[in-house]
Amino acid sequence: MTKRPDPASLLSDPAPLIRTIPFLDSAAAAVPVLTDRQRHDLAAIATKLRLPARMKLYQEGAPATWLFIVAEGAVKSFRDLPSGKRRVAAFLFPGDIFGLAESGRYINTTQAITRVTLYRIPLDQLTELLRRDAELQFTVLCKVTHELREAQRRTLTVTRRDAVGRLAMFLLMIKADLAGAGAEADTIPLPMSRSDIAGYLALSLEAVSRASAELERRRLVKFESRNLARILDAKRLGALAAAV
Amino acid sequence: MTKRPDPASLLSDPAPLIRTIPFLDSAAAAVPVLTDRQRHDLAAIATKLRLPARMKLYQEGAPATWLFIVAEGAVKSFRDLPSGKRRVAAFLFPGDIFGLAESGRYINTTQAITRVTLYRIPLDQLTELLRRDAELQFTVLCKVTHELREAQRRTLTVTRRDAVGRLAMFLLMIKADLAGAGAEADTIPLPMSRSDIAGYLALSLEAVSRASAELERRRLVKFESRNLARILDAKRLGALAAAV
DNA sequence: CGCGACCTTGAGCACTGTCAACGCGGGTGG
DNA sequence: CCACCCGCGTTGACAGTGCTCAAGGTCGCG
Repeated sequence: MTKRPDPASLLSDPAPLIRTIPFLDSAAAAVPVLTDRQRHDLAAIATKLRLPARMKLYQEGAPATWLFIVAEGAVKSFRDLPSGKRRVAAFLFPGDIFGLAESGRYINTTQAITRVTLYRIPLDQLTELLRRDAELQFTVLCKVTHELREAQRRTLTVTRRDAVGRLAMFLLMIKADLAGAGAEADTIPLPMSRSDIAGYLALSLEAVSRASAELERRRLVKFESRNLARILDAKRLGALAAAV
Repeated sequence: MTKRPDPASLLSDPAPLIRTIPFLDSAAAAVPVLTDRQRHDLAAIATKLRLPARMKLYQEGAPATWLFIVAEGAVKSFRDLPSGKRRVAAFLFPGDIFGLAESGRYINTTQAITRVTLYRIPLDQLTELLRRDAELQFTVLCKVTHELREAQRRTLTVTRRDAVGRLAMFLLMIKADLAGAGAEADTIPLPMSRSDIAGYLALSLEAVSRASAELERRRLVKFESRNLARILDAKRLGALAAAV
């Protein structure tokens, strides 16, 4: 089930280990890229895992000992609220990092949506590595900063009042996340269930369903199946998403 | 208006330059603290600013050249949406960093709420410094990771359906943010306007007003003045906030 | 083929948004 | 010292939107 990955494979296309995104990102700043040496160092402490769909990776509140990086597949990160509702914090795709913790414990529960391949890195060893290699750490800093921007964008999505608009933004977000990951340009894979989407958008299951129907009625999107959407009118869909 | 701060003052209580928070935060990881050397390096490139209330610090979309750190006062970070609504991304208090950018441009507009004292650091010099000093960078990484956690918590606040609950969470959040910053234990300073709060909570101005009235009616909170709230029943207020 | 999980559709209700009018309070100028 | 004014906040009525509860439909897998 687990084995050491060889260094070279750690950052090979089409699933780079860390998608490099400029940090605070003055135009002048060069985009950080992992060197061979860094890939080697990471590979030395990482374990490659292949796990089946629906497997829980860790539970909210469990001691946080590892950081994970998605290589293939999709993962969801969520929390169950006292009210019984489930809030999905994020959907994670190849290149995404997860394992956010506080006071030594994981904040969310994470679960594989599809069959997944992951890199699992012990936090203590990673910490030590980052303290030694400022360049590598800078790459991670860029990554986390990017997550922060995403989180702000998500807040924007979720604070919209209309379900259709939220769903439109969600579809375009997933499309952007999966760009180049083996999907056609106007096609959006939706590995997660409607109820997961509802949890992410803070809508009821029914509202997501109705919003999907509405998008089809307006001929903006066609839902080919439960797990695949096709964009029919990218321009108007984009306009709807932008009309916050 | 601007002058070089002396190194020692950069990280003196009660307004530490960077509030140190454990990163991915395995219980074992030591809490990063700035060394004298690091304070000195930062002070060498930082400029101390004192600015009046209501001053805009930068506009959304402007080229991002500086990072800011709040030393005294309160700042708001917001965006105006096409619909005319204004979404407040964050309120920033002493110890908070701001200046989040993407593709070399600031994402939000920021404006002083009260009179403020800030440290302004050129991004290119900071970047260079971080690349040299892994320990310092680690502190920043912890800080950004903390912001990420906060962003997730905020999403939780904003996705609640009831205005009273959102306001309760907001009050406790501000209280936590300002803990130890010269406020009594059961007292919450609210330097921002109702309309700013509305923008943060994604509620209408009126809803915030009604929710405040409701909190008073239930005798959970007393609004001493427009800018000061007093907690009357911390236990029940906490229960309300937790009942997401 | 049949079961079960997931999804869709419908009716009534609760909540906030919107529009509009009123109240308060600090600052200004006569 | 007082009257005025304007920004900010409060309160009320009504409409819009999603949530809840309930029933029926569809797809995939054993």
